Amino acid sequence: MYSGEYVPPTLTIDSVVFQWSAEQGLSVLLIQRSYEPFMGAWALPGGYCAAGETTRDAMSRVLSAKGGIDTDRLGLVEQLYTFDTVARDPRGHAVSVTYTGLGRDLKPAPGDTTQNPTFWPLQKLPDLAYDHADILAYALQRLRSKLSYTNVVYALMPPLFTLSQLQSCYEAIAGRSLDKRNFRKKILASGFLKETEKMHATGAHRPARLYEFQQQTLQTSDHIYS
Amino acid sequence: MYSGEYVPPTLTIDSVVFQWSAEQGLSVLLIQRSYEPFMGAWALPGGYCAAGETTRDAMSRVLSAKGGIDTDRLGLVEQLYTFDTVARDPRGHAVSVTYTGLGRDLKPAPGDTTQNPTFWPLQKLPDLAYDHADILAYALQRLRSKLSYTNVVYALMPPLFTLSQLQSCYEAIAGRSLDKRNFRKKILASGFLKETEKMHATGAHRPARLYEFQQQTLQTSDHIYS
DNA sequence: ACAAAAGTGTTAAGAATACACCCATGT
DNA sequence: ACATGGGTGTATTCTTAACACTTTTGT
Repeated sequence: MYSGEYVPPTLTIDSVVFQWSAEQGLSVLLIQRSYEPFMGAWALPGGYCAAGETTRDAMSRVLSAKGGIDTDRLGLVEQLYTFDTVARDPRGHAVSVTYTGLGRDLKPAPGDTTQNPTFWPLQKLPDLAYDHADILAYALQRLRSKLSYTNVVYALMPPLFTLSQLQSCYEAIAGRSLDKRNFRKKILASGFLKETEKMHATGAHRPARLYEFQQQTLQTSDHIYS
Repeated sequence: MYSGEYVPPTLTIDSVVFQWSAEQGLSVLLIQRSYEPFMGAWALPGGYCAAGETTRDAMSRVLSAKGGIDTDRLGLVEQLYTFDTVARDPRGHAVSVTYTGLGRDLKPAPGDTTQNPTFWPLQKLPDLAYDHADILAYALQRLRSKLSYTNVVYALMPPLFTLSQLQSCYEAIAGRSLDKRNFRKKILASGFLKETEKMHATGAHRPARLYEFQQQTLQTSDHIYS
């Protein structure tokens, strides 16, 4: 019935890339828009998805071009949700497929259109363009819930880490503090971790044992923390 | 950079509409395709989403036109996932936004293109066109997991029901049997239900008390069954 | 009286929570 | 020796799981 005169809506992608570090806690990649609409405002890196390109491929391309991040560096990329957003283009409504990406030690190269790609700590975010604050809130909520029954954090942690570092990553995402002894019991019982022989000596105190993840892919388990 | 020559991909929607009844258990709405590709094969009701129409609106329109179901009759409609599917149209790849719908006592009107909309019990499904078997499996998995921490079943149950009926709905979706006494304890403790004064007398045995849901909207809780 | 589904409690095992001190190191 | 973060165990409470008989009705 549509054949012939069918006109599809504009299709876009937006990406929510999180990173965690001991210094900054959880942060998210934003770019500063260099043209209208919302010129000058901060936004999630996003762009058009054209015919012949999967949304996943478009996400990689856009993230690299505008966000200065190579998706191969991300430990996990997952589709988040599809928003029938406010028009990105004044001519009509746009449909945006959103993705979440998780990584570590990411250093955004300057975007090809000089849009200042920068990781912003979640604590001190600027106002965001479009409905991007909603998208970000939704991404964070999903990340939180996955935290409690999967090994998602593998994508945020360095290859070797101490249990204290891991706990503070959990705390940053969960948004509350966890009991040290109970956390260790459960995380070790989950089977996600492998103890190594290496130790991490830093500062004037007992060195900490280093652990690694058994798998660098998403695994499900029973609840890890309460 | 795309302005001017930007050509968006084809955008489609597909819907997975579930219904539950004591006789059939859980069933899903399928239509029989009356033209190529996959002519004669069974498929989820789906169709194009055109510029200016939200995917949610397209879902309603298509479900009504091809599936013979009025979305107002559904107790819950939720976006499921967006698939970069196999081309629906030989000319290029298509992006399909999928929705899950839940209802009860649904009687599909004949589709406007005589596509036999029919509810099929999940036990005896035909082969499905495209990647629709994957979409259905994913929808079922999501429904299952929501079962355990939300009141989703409100959308599948009649306004008044016995605890035994509710339990068999849970069992149909969970795919296993549950202990009667433990089920009753937990479901009553969840606070989702309201006891009524009415009784349901049927057959040569003790009549059962009728219950109703407190809310006809999605609510979250702790785990309901184990 | 019997067949058929409704309804009802208790016990044991396991999971979650709360909580405080010693250990190894650098300065 | 002291300051700092690393590391460890137990008791209590709550949750889950397993399990069988009595009640009410229609025929």
